[in-house]
Amino acid sequence: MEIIDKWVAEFLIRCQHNPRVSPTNLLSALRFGDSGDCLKLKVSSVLLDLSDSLTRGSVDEGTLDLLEILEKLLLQQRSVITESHKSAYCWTAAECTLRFMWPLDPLDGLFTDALERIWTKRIGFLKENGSGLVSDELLKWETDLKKAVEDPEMYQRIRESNIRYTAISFLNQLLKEQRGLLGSSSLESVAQRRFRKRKAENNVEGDGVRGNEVPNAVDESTRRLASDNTERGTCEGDNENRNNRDVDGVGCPENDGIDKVNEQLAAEEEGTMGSQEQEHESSLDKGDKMAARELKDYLLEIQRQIDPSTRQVQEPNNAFDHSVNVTPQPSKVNRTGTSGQDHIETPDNASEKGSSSQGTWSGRVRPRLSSPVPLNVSPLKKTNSPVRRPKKFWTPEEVEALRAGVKEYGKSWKDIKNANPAVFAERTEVDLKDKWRNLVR
DNA sequence: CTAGGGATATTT
DNA sequence: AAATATCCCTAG
Repeated sequence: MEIIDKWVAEFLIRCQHNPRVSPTNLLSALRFGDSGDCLKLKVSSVLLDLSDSLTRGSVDEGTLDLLEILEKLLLQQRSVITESHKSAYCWTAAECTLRFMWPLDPLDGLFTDALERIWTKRIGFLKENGSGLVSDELLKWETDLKKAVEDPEMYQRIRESNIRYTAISFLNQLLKEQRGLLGSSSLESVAQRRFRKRKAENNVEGDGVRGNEVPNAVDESTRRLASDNTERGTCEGDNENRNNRDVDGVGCPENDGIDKVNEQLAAEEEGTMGSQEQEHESSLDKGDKMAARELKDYLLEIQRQIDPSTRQVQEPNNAFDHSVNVTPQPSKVNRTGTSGQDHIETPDNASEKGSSSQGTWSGRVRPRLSSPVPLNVSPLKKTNSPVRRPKKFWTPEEVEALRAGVKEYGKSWKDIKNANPAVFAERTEVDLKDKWRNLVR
């Protein structure tokens, strides 16, 4: 469940320009922990806050707060503090002071108060904690501004300079950089993996043991999406704006370039192990987008369910999707009693149980919430699918991280994975355990 | 969730 | 055929 929470949160956060969602509120409401995923989410939300305040045109002490929070998060992530981050902080701080320099005389207005508040207290605090945001540039500004109290010439010069422009430039640069570092959303990553998996399945395509009738809703929707894209378009009404904007990719719209690069890198990394995927590389891009869009549609659907104001007249699709819910159907899943393999848990199964044990409901159609669509999206969880996950050899980086992890946490594979979610993104806890078993043999 | 046994694919 | 690496299943 928590995973779904994270995904939805990430989706909402990355789906920008949605005025109903305030990222920080969303995150605090969900009360996420401090694992890597969550850190990434928090960073995304801070970035969104930052860009929101930029679009509102406000560069103020709230911006300083955000930059400080961002630094903390990045440190927790063990990322480095970039120059643009430092510069953005420095020039924002200067801008915050500058706005109190409207009187001709430095001692007239609130200038000295601002100096005290921003430079002595706030930045003094940063210094005490050895913050990476305290740059030479910042110190230079501090001496200049403090000098300006007594030096009218200096005061005038600063007073007439256009600090705001520089601050905004650096802030924008920072945003761009950090969004690039965030890379593709986990939604996109999963979409990519799903696509590859499907590709692999199609290649094997003997259809093998595909006996289970459980319709994978997501697959279903892909096919629909692929075939009658146009029809779907008709029911999007006033959602159209948002959807159009989003079609470019799940991530941040302005960042296509960097995201592309990251995808490329990810793909290359994949390629060193996957080898046979190389030949599909060209079609992969298109397929990825398709899969990503498919997942996004699904989440938009969820959002519509949650928020009635965005709900559309969607009957054709709904009828298709949920017909199962209203008319109790005879369960056509005949368990082949071979082994303990039948944890197929269909909704049908549930209704069967209901009707047999509760005679009191006779004749009445019990109202039901739409049954949860099996969201079989995490490729690392057990899949029920006859297809084995493709073998992927361990990279030296992964092995190193595993060694370090065992040293730090012992054999708590889960902790090790959580401590390094980026490296172990494609490994389950069991994989870690298995690998360790190999290593010590 | 972890440990351990086993399946599968590849290499020796 | 044996050894090895990875992935999967399941008991506790």
